Amino acid sequence: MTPARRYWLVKSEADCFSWDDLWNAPRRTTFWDGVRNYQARNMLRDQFKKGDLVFFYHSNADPTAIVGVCEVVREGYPDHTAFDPRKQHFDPKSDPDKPTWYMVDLKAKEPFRRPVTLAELRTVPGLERMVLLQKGSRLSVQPVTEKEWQIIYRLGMTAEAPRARGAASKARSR
DNA sequence: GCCAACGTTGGC
DNA sequence: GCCAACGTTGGC
Repeated sequence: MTPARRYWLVKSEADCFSWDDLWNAPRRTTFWDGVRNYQARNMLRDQFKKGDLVFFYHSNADPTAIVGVCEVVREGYPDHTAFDPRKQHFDPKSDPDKPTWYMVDLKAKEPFRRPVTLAELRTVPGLERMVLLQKGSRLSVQPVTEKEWQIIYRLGMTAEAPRARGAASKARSR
């Protein structure tokens, strides 16, 4: 029996590598390099499987939000950018014969119809335990449960964002 | 720009 | 093995 598909979330700084960058990349595919955290590395190396689905999250953005869905198209392999001194994420301690860091290939699959913001996620019942929402959570690669996935996917594919109370009053007061 | 929280490093 | 110092992440 083939194992069940799993769900993930990856973060990217929007002004560094955005959803649009991925969408416009050749074959809408990129290698997800630069992860330099062991917990995240382990997931990329050992648990990401072809066909798994991945939320694409913009951090350091306005607003911070989940903006689309990607698919894993290549499973964990050594992150060669760690071997290149000219690369930003160069790590002299990673040995090509025994690589420290791993990456996967991700392909953009479907943009959300609207960004689902961090602020909104915090208000949604059923997401209380989501890794992204835990205090101090900074993992750039995270597991997402199937339940969480379904809730968030539905929000992303619903055109209208629920009107936040603050936003409504601000719009009126202009 | 600020700062809380986190992970890593290195002295002991 | 402890823990202080440091660098980084990332929301605000």
